This record gives sequence, C-alpha cells and structure tokens, in this order.
Amino acid sequence: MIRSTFVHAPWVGYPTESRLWREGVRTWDDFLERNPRLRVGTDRRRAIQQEVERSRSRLKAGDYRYFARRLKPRDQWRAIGEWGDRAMFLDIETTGLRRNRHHVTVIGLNDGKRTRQFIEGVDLDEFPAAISKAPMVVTFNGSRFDLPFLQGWWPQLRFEQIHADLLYPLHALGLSGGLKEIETTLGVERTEETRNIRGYDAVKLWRRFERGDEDALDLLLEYNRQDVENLVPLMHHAYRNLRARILGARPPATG
DNA sequence: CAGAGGATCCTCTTGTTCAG
DNA sequence: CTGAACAAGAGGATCCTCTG
Repeated sequence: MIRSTFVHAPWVGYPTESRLWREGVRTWDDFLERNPRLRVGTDRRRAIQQEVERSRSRLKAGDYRYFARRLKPRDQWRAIGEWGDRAMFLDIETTGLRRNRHHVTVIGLNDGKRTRQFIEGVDLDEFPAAISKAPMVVTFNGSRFDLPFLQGWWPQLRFEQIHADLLYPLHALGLSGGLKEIETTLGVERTEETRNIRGYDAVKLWRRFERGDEDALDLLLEYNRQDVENLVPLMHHAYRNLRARILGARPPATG
C-alpha cells in the first residue's frame, strides 16, 4: 500500500492520487514506466517524479524514518504492509488527560506476540530502550494522546518510527466512536473482569493501588493488556479492508 | 499569442472528536 | 473535565487547456 501512495509528493493531493489509481497507475513502478498525464507543468512534474524515485529507493533501503517524516499521521497506516509484522502495539494509562498536570502510570507494549508492561515506580524508565528499535508503532488515537503524552514525560525521547494510528483508517471504514465501541462492532472480545472498565476507571484503579490495594494494580494491568492486545486484530482488519476498498476497486467499465 | 475558464494546489478558520 | 489533529469550507494562487 505504501507503494501506491502519491499524496506525499508536492503538488499531489487526494483528488490527483485518486485519479491516478482510477487510471490504473497503482504503484510507483506504474508511474515511472507510464509517465501518466498530470495537470502540472514540467518543473512540478519533475519534482513529483523525483519524489516517486526517492520513495522507491528509500523503501528498498528499508528507511522507515523517511516515511515517518514524509507521511501525514492519517496516512501512515499505509505502511502496515511493509513494517506491520515488526510493529510495537502501544497503550498507556495515566492519572488524567492533561500532560502538564498528570503523569504516566502504566505502559503496555506488545510486539505482535507478547505483551510487556512498564509500571511507574518499578521499571517505567526501561520503556524508551524497549521501543527504540521498532520501525513502527501502532496505537488508537495515539497521535492526539499517547505519543504527545510520552513526549511530555520524556522530552528527550524521539519517536522516529512510523506511527499507524488506527483511529483514522477505522473511521474511514465507517467505524466511528472510541476503541471500545469499535471492538464491540467488530466482535473483538474482552475478559469478564475488564469488560466494564473504561478510561477514567484506570485513573481510579491507580489511586486505589497507591493507597495500598495490590488487587487494583492487577486489574489495571489486565485492563491495559486487553487494550493493547486488541489493537492487533484491529490493525489487520483496518489494513485488509481499506486496502481492498482503495486498490481492489475496479476502474469504470468501458462501453 | 492572449485571455477565459477550470482544476486543484496551499493556507487559514471553525467545529468535532477521542484519549485517561 | 484538556489538547491536538482531522474534516469541511472559503479564499488566493498557479498553471493547464481551449479558442480565436
């Protein structure tokens, strides 16, 4: 899907990209071979072509940082096909919504197979090293919450990986609402104990733990584990369906 | 060649939506 | 309960295509 992306080139917006797809220009290779008609002059065409060539070579070199910088947050999910199998799924719990006033309590990180959890006062500082080698981070609404919050917590931390925020592709598929609502729609299950817990309850569970209730921490960790592990099937659903919708669509029949 | 009309880029503003 | 990014829409700019 990243090989079909043109909107990161200058003077290419979503209408132009859609037109290219409709005309059968589905990949960078198609573009360079067929040199399709564009409603731009020679200078701009040259700039677009250079971006396509550069993208092709950056992908061949495995340079995920290039695409992390180049693609808008809402388009980064398109790289799931290339880096999704080495992605880290991420979800955080905090003491509230304001990153100046509140702080991180738990970070859940799943590598596609196993979940590791970092706890404030125990091993939270090991998180930056654990995420640093991943080419891709997957979240739900992480563009607006998780990543900025972590950035405020560790000002020196730089997220250089591609960030697939599943909120945008899922909404594009018509699945609106928050994570829990979308899970219900898609039939993604939760365990009995965590089924009725929501975001603000995580705040209260941490407070209970601070007052000495160890069971509250266990429940908070179980809730966080569910949140982060449910991102895995959501990612596959989002990518498979949106890719099919965009590239599987046949051009209009002639005649 | 010059001018009109059309397409679509970029930028700015406003309202909505999620996260704990 | 806050803050950030998107969507949608308007305005300005650029550059293509079509005519005569």
